Amino acid sequence: MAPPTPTRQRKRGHDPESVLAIAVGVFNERGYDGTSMEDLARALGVTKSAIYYHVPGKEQLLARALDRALDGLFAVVADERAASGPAIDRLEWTVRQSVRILVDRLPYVTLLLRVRGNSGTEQAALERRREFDKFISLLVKEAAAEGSIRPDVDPALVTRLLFGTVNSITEWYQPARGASADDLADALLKMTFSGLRV
Amino acid sequence: MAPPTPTRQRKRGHDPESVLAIAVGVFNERGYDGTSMEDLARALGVTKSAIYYHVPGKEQLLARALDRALDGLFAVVADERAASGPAIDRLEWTVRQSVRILVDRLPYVTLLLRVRGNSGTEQAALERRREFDKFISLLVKEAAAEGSIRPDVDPALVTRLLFGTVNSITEWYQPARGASADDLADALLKMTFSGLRV
DNA sequence: GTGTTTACCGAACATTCGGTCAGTTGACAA
DNA sequence: TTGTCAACTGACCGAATGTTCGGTAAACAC
Repeated sequence: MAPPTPTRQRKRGHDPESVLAIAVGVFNERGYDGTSMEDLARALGVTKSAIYYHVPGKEQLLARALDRALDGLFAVVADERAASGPAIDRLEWTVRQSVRILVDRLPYVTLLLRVRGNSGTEQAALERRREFDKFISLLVKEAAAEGSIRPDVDPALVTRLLFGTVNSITEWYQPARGASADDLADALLKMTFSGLRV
Repeated sequence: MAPPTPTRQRKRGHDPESVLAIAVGVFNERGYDGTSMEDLARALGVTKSAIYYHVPGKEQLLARALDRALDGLFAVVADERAASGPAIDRLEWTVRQSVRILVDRLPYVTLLLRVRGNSGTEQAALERRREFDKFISLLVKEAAAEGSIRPDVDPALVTRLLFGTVNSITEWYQPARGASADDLADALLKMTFSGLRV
């Protein structure tokens, strides 16, 4: 068996994982298209060419980041708790878990939500994201059919507004100074499910 | 020779306004940084260099678009109806008007909400936007102080969630197929003020 | 008809882009 | 001491970028 943890001192420098983490940070600051490999190199403290020792290229960096976000979201909808019980409860659970993924993988999901389909990589990500949205849309429709959601608003609109609210978290949430994922989900569910007005 | 168009064309070609409108459309499709002047030229049906006859450059195009969005939003908070009466009513009115601006100037606001501060132009826009956010934040705080908003959620969080929902409209709203601005505002206010749950 | 203006084209500009490659460094094994 | 090799540098490439400029066809003014 391979030794679980090599206790030897590792050589200094980066690996594909640390390159990805730092790159995604810069992508989110400047936007993917607004980020040059020079920008990444500066953030990593190495030369441009050193990046290609760890990673095949810029677009691969994007692809890996997007997969990390999408894998998290699909793990939510694949869970059994999103598939059994009253639709309104499944919806609430799914919203709560989505918020958790959003917070846990904040930079990756942030990047995902800004993708516009400029390349094959981006289009593939958009396609997977649409699949996720379809699942949510179905959940809301079921909750409406069960009579658990106010009938005077179109379920399709509810879906967009509800997950618009969830996704907007990436625009302002700061993990250091902010609330926890559960605090966030609590506040969001109180507002959207019960309403702000006393 | 093909017969020339019998109608006397008063003015053929583009002007700064039509260039801006089309450019903003492309910016929103591909992202500002992802859009080249070639892309714009293709969308306009002219050569790259022709654009510079109507407009000083790419960044000026962005600046004009962002101003159009920000001017609309500031017109809302400058209105007297956002300054007098119970805070909860002023908040509701402001949300409704913001949705209206968002729909009326959809492409411009969409562009604004994606700005990351990569240039002086973008930083100036972000600064103005922060000023707008400050006004909203104050409104929510007043409504909370008046006891019109549920006390178990931090007003700062409410501000972000509420306008996160409003701003998310730019991510999915399609004026052709969708509801009107008032329909949107109705649905949004029902969800956030009264809650989805029956 | 003549001159002016409007709206554009095509060719070039300097710069930046993502990416390649031969070579260098320094820690470690033998 | 020598050799290995992961990790990196620096010089470079062709393509693409935003922008400039000299020229020009057509519409308009006289």
